[in-house]
Amino acid sequence: MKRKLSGFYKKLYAAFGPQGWWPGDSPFEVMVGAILTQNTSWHNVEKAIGNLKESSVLQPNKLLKMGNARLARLIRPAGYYNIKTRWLKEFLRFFAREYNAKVSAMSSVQTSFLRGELLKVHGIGPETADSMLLYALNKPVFVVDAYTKRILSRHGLVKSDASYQEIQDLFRKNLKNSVKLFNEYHALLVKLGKDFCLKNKPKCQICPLK
DNA sequence: CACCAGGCAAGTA
DNA sequence: TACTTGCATGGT
Repeated sequence: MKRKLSGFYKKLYAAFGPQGWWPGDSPFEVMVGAILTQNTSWHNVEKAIGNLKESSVLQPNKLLKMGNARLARLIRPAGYYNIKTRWLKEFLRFFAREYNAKVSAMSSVQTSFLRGELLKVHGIGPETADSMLLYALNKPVFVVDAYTKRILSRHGLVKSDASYQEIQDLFRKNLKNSVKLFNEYHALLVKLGKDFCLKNKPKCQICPLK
């Protein structure tokens, strides 16, 4: 399994090169983006974040003080704008209450504990929490998403009903726990998923992993 | 027109 | 526990 997983990575990297995730000017922006991108194309999230920047409100205090109606209007392009407004505020309240809205304070907390705290926040599930940990705070945590499950399942590395934890453990146990590696690997799986491993096309003859 | 996107929570049985 | 549904815009 170790050879298999590192072999996949080498093939993906050779096929697609570095992906440059996560685009964003600051860790805070990455965390906001992690919530906005839930089941939503990144393209649409960029529009929403662009609106926040254009209005100069992409800061914890400003977003917290803003009325829900205005925030919802600004993030509208990201879809689910009403529920994401509430979830964003849930996270912002947590961030302000526990860490004084400081990334440095949040980042100094032990990773597994912080992950548990994030999962208690309404609107933050495993993928969003892990995306924040890896891409905003540079913690060596593997992000599992729908593409990861589909690709690993189709290549016979996990059962089709494997849980999030099961898949995450597979990467943790069989790869060097490296932020750089986890960062690039997840992004490459998404790239492969978009280009070759689509939902409706179970068979792929030109998959770079073959 | 149908389908999907860098998920999550709540409801039902 | 295991399934289903609501949330919503915008690109292909």
